[in-house]
Amino acid sequence: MQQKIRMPGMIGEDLLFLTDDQLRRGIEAMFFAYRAFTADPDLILAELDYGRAHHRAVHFINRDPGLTVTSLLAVLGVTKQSLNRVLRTLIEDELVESRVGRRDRRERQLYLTEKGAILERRLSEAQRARMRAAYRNAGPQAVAGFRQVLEAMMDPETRAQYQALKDLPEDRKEPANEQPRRTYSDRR
Amino acid sequence: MQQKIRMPGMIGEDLLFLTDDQLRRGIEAMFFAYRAFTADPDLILAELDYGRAHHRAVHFINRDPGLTVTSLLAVLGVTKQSLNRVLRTLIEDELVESRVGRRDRRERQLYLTEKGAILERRLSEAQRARMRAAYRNAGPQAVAGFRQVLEAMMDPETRAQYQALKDLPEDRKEPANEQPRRTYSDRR
DNA sequence: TTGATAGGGCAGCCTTGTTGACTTTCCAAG
DNA sequence: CTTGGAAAGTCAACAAGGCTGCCCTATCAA
Repeated sequence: MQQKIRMPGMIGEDLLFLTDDQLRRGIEAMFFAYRAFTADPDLILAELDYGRAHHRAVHFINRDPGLTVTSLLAVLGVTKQSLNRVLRTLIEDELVESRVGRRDRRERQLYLTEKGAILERRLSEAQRARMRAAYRNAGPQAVAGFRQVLEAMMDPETRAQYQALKDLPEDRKEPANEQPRRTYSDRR
Repeated sequence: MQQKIRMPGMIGEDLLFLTDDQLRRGIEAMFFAYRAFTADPDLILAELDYGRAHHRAVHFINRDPGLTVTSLLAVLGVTKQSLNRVLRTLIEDELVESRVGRRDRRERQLYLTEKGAILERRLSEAQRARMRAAYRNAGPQAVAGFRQVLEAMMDPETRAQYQALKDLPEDRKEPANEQPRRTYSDRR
């Protein structure tokens, strides 16, 4: 069950980083850091009467424009109703546009409007600024370790999602598993 | 404002880890990892009709038995009213005991009961198991980097708190800033 | 034509956060 | 011994954002 262990010079001598106390420190670090991590966007969101849920939606729509409601649901891990409430306000406020799917007209493809993109940049720049400072402070090696531990902490399915999303941004490709493009001889 | 930068062989050549894309990856890693991080305790809590707020309270009371409501408030970063609601149910359910402060009888010092300690162990063991697996998987060097980045991400005051809490557990010392113990000739 | 799927709407519930106003307890200083 | 103020707690009201359950429409695929 445990994945292959590949630790340089560690034949049982140096397992001190696995003590309960070290783990507790890591747990508390996660708690405090996550609070800081969300603090800056939260300030901006509050003044606009949005919440974290809006931020998350906007983030992932920006990262993968044209994704469907169902995909977004899967990424966020919430219920349709929960997401819908958020999405409705974003669409009403003209931050997000919902277009009928090309491939399947039942689907809705989500895009940021220019207004939405502006908010997204404002939010993500605030968040990135903190992350950038932390990265710079800790250095590239630490950053690699940081990412490694976070990935190892994810559920396998989430990790797969996370890794798959890695290289999307360039040209918004069709999902790999797409049907061979039927000649949709649709009426209407 | 930026702390002294000490990065080995980096004279502007290798700043690629600071690109917006790398930062975005880090941001998403935080989001997904935090969700996993809370998932295991959440399952246990749900079956007992508690929430994350209860977990956090129990965690910090366990880590620093006898701390006052005000200190706990400061650590958790929520309002008195919010914490109170949670604390009340924990006390009613006899997981937490609230004793009148020795130093200042207005204060309430918080302790886990045996029942509370059992729940705490159950929750934290679930959380530690995941953390342990991630740590083991990533190795000690990565863990060091992980902690470094998380610390760098915290607000300075939070970081100070976090670091101060480091070595408490052993002998539950009086707060360093305590008054020189007046002979409290109290009636009653 | 029909069953399954994508999306959305509505109702209602819960937890956990918030403010604001108020009381009680009780220490410490005048 | 009185009193100001800190610590703790209470009540009321509200909001965000989770959840479930149920129902409806549009659309696709067989």
